[in-house]
Amino acid sequence: MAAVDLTTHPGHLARRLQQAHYLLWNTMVSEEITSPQFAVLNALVAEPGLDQRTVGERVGLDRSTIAEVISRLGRRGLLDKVRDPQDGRRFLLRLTDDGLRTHKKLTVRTARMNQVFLAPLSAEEQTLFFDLIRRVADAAEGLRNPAEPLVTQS
Amino acid sequence: MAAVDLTTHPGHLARRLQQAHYLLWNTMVSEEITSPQFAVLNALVAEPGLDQRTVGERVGLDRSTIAEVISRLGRRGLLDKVRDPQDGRRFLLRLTDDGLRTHKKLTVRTARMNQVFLAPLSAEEQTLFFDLIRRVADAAEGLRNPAEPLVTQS
DNA sequence: TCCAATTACTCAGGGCACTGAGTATTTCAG
DNA sequence: CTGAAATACTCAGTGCCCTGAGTAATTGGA
Repeated sequence: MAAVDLTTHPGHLARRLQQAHYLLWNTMVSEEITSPQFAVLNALVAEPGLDQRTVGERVGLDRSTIAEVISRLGRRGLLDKVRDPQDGRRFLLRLTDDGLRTHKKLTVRTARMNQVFLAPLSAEEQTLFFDLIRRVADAAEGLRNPAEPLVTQS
Repeated sequence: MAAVDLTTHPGHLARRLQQAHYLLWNTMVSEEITSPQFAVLNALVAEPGLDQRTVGERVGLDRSTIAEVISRLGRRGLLDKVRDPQDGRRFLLRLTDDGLRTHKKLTVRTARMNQVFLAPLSAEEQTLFFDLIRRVADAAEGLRNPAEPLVTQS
């Protein structure tokens, strides 16, 4: 009987939080466009003409996942993908008019959903919520990329 | 230029938090057993002989996902699955000796990982972290299951 | 100049997560 | 006692997420 209490395990809580979010997104925002897909649209609204890898970096998706997400958005006609004439390895990404319209529509709904999602917390608690999660996530990410040792001594 | 700041979107943060956790789990706990798989082992340590659906309920996994996870654990020989003689629809689940040993080993490593993961936060902040996430997740879950209206008036 | 490293992307493979539809078993109302 | 509803599980389909290995293009140093 050495069972552990999962409610004190951050990983378990993170998973449950994401599931809860997934559920709410599906009912309040869109059944077609997912949250990661919206993140990609958003990145391309901010910086049109980015390449695939950089978009992935902006929204936190690895090379394989971003390829899949972009392929889906392309199939739906929300973005265009053209070879960079300057660098034949890259694809430059740009939203279509439909993509822009979709982003605009979902931006409104997403804001509403975030309000509902965070409703159990007061304004100060919401700030804290963001801050705590961001600090934990950033720190763990930093463990992977050991902040490049600028100059190797000697 | 109506791009949005994703760092104030709880869904985006939740995803990043989970990715960070996934990374740390892989390096500090196990490359074989995943966090959801550990959750299932843990549930069966606490309550041996549970059926599949109930285990899913305990750890927060839907019927399809829990079936896959259990099938993997079965293939690895960490649990046994037998028809309930009392109810031919159910499978009763029980850890093997190997399953118990694995759970014990991972429990230690998981505790270490949680410490590292939460190291950026003070003790009070950690408590707050759990509390805030749990409240948000619980509330969103409650929206799905509308808390069964005990007695339908008239 | 040329070839070895780097870089952008693809592909295969494993795992998590959900929905909708289908099968078998049990339960329960008439 | 029987047939409709509920329940446990399976299966197919979609999408996210990661790693390791492979291909094509570019870059940079000898």
